[in-house]
Amino acid sequence: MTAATILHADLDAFYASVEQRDNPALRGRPVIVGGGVVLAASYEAKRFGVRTAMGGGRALRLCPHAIVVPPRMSAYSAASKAVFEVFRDTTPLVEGLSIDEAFLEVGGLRKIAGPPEVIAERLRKAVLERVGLPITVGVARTKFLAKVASAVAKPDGLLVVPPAGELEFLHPLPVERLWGVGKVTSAKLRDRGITTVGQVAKLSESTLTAMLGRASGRHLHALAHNQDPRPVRVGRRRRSIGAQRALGSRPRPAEDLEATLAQLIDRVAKRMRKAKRSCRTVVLRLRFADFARATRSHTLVHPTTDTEVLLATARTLLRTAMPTIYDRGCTLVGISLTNLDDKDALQLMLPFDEVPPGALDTALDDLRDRFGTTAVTRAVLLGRDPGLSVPLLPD
DNA sequence: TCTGGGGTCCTAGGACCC
DNA sequence: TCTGGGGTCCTAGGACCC
Repeated sequence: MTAATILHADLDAFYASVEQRDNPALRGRPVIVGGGVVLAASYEAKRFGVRTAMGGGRALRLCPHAIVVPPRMSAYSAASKAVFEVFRDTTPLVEGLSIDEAFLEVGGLRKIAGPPEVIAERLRKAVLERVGLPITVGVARTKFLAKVASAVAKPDGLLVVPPAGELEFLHPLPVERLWGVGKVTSAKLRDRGITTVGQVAKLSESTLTAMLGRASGRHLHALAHNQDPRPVRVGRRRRSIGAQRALGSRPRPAEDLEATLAQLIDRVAKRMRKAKRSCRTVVLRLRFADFARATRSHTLVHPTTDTEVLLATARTLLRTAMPTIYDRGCTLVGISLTNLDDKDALQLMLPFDEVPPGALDTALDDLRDRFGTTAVTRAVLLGRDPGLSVPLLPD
């Protein structure tokens, strides 16, 4: 049997810990980061039942003496960077999962750095000394078990699941510990009297897929049988970039929505260009007063990085969705850019409603001047109507 | 109890092509 | 004139995660 060589490292109550680190007056006291909604709660606050994503009002009723602080995203992202440096000093095989957790493969380091449990303990110490934050590490043979182990060991802990003790560890756990089991799936399982991972393991794959759909069924069947062959992967690329804004419950005039949309597009377009990516699909997300959601998307013929093109596309999507908004009152607007790729799409905007004769040739000449004749391999005319495009050069 | 902001992946139907 | 099977892409919605 192979050894347990995957670490799952997970910072404890990340945002709240950063606040306690930076302000000694908060140490040892219940801290809530966020306002309307709890973004993070210190363990002192969690003891009173405060949870992430809980409404602020309810959180304060549970824990009236909690100290509420506004989020400082730049401090958290700096802390995250520092912690990931410690990760990469430990092993080159780091797969980040979010701002505060990662998988580390340490199997090849035994001779130079010792066995995984020793590396894990050293990692915890290094994060505390170099960044000043508590971190929990789970060690196991698979990603899934390592993640479960760190969840069980929280806070400020270390737990190794030895290969010989995997099923003993796994099967008594509640089904909610399985990756991919949320509210809906757990309710479906509990309706049938299934509350532990061990009980899931007794069901056939066909029973599970009939209950939960093909992918979920297979996934859960595999996890419950302790099958998780996924390796730690380095350098996974983001598949979408997005931003959203809640607007409150008051109905908004259309101009407000358009203005918010323009700000969102500007933000995501800048982030996309900074990441040296382009996109082909724009997704508009809306939420309504009754918390129902809707999405509208449009895929362009060619990738773009141009704010104007993205904004024109988003505006068209918004106008298409308008009747729905007026009927129901829109409380959130969001934009996602997907279908990301790396190609540089360079666009020249011609600010004419009707393109005058000769303007296109001039624009093409301009592109050739700036980038050299051979650099211009494709040119298209994009209309204001998203999706309308006419090739000017043969592809 | 009243719900933020950032993501990932899956499903299902329809259009279109061979 | 009526017709199969397989594949890809797009759109919309939904579950889930931190």
